[in-house]
Amino acid sequence: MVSDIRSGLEGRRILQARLSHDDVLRGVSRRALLAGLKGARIRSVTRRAKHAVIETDRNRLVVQPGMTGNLEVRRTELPAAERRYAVLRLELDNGRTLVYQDVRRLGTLLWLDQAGWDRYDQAIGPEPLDRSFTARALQRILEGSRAAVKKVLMDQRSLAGVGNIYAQEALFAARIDPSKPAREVPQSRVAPLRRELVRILRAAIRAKGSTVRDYRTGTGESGQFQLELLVYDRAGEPCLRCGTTLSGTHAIDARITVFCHRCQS
DNA sequence: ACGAGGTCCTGCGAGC
DNA sequence: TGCTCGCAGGACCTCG
Repeated sequence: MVSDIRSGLEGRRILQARLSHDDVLRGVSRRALLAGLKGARIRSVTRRAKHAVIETDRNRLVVQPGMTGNLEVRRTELPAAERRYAVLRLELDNGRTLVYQDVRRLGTLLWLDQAGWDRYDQAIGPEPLDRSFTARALQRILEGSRAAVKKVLMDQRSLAGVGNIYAQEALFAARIDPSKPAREVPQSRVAPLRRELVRILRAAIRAKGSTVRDYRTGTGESGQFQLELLVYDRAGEPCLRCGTTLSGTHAIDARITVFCHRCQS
């Protein structure tokens, strides 16, 4: 998402900002956000964890899209059917518009000054795609917790950017039981887990993410990685490795977890 | 330190 | 057909 919009945004000035729902804002008022955005120049657009970070010559706009949010640089008006889902619209000085759409509005928008951003950034764990994310680094994360390994992988404070889908896929690929306490994951499985996490996240980014449900009709592109998911949303279907019926449980953090009780231990 | 459970919001599928 | 109901999702919260 970020790589798609970066070139259309960097260096642009925001002429006008419109917000149609206040309930996505965290820690900033509508008035302050809109006043800050209007007239700001976009310096850079980057990704941190699951968030798009739009740095301006004033504050940073941090977009947490959740599962249903989407950022798009458009040269035309939104189709009428999608207009009601547009949460934030930024008119740029080249005639284009940055649109943040979010059907369910579980996504959030933050407007952070330097100190706020530093605090925010420091509270998030390391990026799995950084060089520094070694098997040893993962080992340290896992051995610090008795919670289920899947929960630890999804906890943004321990590791950045891994959500329900990719945690399940990586644990399946590395043959680890998602409910196993993190500190009990055998050392011999840590390097494979790191490798699979990195492989899956890279592949997902390359495929432009996983479009699991498309809430809107007539949208442009959706991600393609859902075609490569081996366990997610496949409870009751055969394991693609051994044929055993995949199990589905809500027992971990009240989130659906699908795994193969035969392959993953 | 941990699990359990609730909250936000809305589309959708199931059931009547 | 038309209704209600429960569920899904990520981050964050409280409670025990």
